[in-house]
Amino acid sequence: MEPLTTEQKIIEAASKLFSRKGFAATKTREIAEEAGINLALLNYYFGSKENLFKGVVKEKLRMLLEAMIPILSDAKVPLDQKIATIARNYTKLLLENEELPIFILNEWSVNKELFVDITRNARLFTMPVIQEQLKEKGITTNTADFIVNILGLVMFPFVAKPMITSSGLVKEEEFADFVKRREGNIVEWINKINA
Amino acid sequence: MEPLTTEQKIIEAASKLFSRKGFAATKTREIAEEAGINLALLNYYFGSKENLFKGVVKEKLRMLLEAMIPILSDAKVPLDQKIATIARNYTKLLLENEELPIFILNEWSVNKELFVDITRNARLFTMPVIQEQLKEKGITTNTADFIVNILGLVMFPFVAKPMITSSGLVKEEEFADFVKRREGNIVEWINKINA
DNA sequence: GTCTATAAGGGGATAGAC
DNA sequence: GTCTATCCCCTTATAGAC
Repeated sequence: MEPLTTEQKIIEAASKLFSRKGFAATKTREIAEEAGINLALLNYYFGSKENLFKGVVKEKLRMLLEAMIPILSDAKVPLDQKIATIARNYTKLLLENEELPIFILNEWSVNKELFVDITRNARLFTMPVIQEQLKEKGITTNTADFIVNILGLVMFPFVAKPMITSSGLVKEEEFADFVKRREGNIVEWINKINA
Repeated sequence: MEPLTTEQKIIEAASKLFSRKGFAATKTREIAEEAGINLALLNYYFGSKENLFKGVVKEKLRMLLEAMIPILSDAKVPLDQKIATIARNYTKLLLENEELPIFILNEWSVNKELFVDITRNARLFTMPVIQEQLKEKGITTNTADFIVNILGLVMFPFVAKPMITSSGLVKEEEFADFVKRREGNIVEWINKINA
């Protein structure tokens, strides 16, 4: 258990605050305070607020995509197992990082230029693999719907959490159980949709 | 076709900019310029940036909820028709206001206090009605899942649009057709899930 | 590498003339 | 109701001592 370096302390503080409040609402002074370091050090290590933000976004986006891309694009993994694994990965990841999807999707929506940079040269989804696997099983659902349905069923509860809880649909303290129960149902739901 | 009043011009400009960029990233000077009015008038009419923002959020939230609450809570409307109507309402509304759900859900996540105010005294969903209707039809899916599934299947494509299009999953110019095709499938999908 | 001090400008808000 | 001019705080960023 090494103590964190100054650079790591800044990254962690920035990651936490940017995720919660977005770029514009987060002040460099807050990041410095949260990290327990001096404001000048932030610029010493990262040059600018924007540069630090890009680093955070890149890392968060990586987390979000790694729970999905390698699995979807592996032709050796059968469809059922893909669905189950993605549901499991995301439920775990998002329970530990509840703001992750709304943060990334919102920043992507607000600041598209930033993501052009980051996702350039990176084909995010490997559609051909899924397309082939759907065809093999005689499923007529198109590929985009197949993927969007899985992601929607798994991620949407986290994206809409404030609405879901404050409406009384699911109580805040039952939310974790709610999404874990859903995780167990996703494969079945998706298979029924595709039947 | 009356010309817009100054107040309306400010509201429209604010609505557009807040929706696209969020509260913190939107400058009052930009709003004034977009509205073609003087900065001082913004404060003359609305008192403060925050107050103007609250007005915009209230209106956007109303749009989002009105496409759902009255239909869900009407015991005379059968389940199938509820699903179809909500799918139709949202697909139309969100095609005309693509940033609406990500804007509201993000601001709700970032600024919960604001929404406590707005949603106080407003039970958003009337779960008992749905619960009863599900029971009548012998469906065992729980109420929260039923509602979250519908909203996820309908709204998620809009929330995740930047990711979906920039990944090549759906081309930008085909996005409208993509969600319209989904609209036609939602009732069937939800019924299969609940079977 | 880390600090203090401060520059430089952006931002919301208002006073007061018209 | 609408404008110009301005206040004043807050923010990012940097210079320079240690």
